[in-house]
Amino acid sequence: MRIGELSTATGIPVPTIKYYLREGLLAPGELTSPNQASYGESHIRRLRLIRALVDLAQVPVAQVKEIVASLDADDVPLHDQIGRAHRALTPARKPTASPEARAAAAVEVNALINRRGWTVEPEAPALATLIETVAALRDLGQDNLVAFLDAYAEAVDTFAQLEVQAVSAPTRDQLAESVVIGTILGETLISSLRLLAQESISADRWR
Amino acid sequence: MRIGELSTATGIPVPTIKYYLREGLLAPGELTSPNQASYGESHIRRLRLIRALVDLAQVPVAQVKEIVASLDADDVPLHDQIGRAHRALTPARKPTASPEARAAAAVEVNALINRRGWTVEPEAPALATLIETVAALRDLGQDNLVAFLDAYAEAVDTFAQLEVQAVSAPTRDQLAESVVIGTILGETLISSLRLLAQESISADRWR
DNA sequence: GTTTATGGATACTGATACTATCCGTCCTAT
DNA sequence: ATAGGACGGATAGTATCAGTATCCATAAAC
Repeated sequence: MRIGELSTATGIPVPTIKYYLREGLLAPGELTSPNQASYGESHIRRLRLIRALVDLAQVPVAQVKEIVASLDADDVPLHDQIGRAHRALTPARKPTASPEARAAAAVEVNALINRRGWTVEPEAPALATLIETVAALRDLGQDNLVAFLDAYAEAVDTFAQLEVQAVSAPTRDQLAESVVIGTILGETLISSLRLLAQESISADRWR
Repeated sequence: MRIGELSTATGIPVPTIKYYLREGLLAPGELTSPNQASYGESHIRRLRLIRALVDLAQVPVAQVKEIVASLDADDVPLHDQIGRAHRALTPARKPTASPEARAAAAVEVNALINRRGWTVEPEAPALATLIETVAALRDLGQDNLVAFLDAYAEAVDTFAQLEVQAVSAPTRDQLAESVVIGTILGETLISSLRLLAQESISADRWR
């Protein structure tokens, strides 16, 4: 398959595919001659994944690159592979909250993790985001929401359990891909479902 | 309070505050003379909100503008106000999935909404995103995740119920603000909690 | 054997989120 | 009263991101 066919097969313009190749999101095709390459089924799959991440989940291209790199690095334990994808997924955020609120939030979040019995390494980027968010909520005067942290954690555990159940791929490669897709598109799924549920409740309650 | 004090009070550079003023994210100060203005406590609050949305929740400035506009438009029913904020929150996404997958997903999603008994207007942007996501998951061969849609919806209902309980503001203005903050920062909260839960389960399972 | 497509490189574009500069005015300390 | 800085408002410049466009020499298709 040449690049033009790859383009019509996926609906992605040729210059964009070239761009993804340049950026290292997509592996180069197999060279059949010094300036001619051929692409396979795997390239179509990969492009579909890239588009879902970029267009649907709005993941920046640089992070998509990290994510696909983590998928291709299957010579490490699966947990490490997933951890790497997770790290690529959590963007660096500028600190927002006041230092005092952040310090208090850190204590609070760590207590929550202990209550839950979660195994979390202290450098997990999601941990920093969580602390920052709790601190920001306090700064914004939304303590009532923070009071439900435990309930949130409980519900979130439900998701994570579900997702582990949902993952049942025959090969290691497909397993890793499933986990990554589930993590990312799962979030889009949850967020749109939540918006829908909120609208419904809001309609019932305030209209 | 002059703009310099507003800047030191919030930690936001003066040029950035001027930029937010230009973009209409922040109401102009009260003019004390033709070229001198004074800002109040409400401006500090608003700037804190803007920074939480922009830096923490990574909402684009144009959407933050819509959101704060919806907060200030308190002359309509609360449900409409929330709906407007919701619309500002759901970015337009390029269609990703194949038309067939999308049509099938639409049927599936509508059935889910009926089973749940949700009140959802057909033009809700979150509905389009949900359909697109389900379709993309099918296209990516992740049917096993889609099979858990009902369980997801169930868990998400839990969130939405919690959030409605959590909202208990004395005034209508603060209520609307609470709902918006809860909707947006709640998502950051859920997403980082979910990542943490996943890492924990992944550590227990695959390490 | 001419037109079209391709791989690879480089340049350009439009959008976003600020920063920087300028100007005339105003307040403030001396 | 005046010098010096801050202010508001406007305009221009910058960095990053995600592509697009163009060019070239070669290869493929008709």
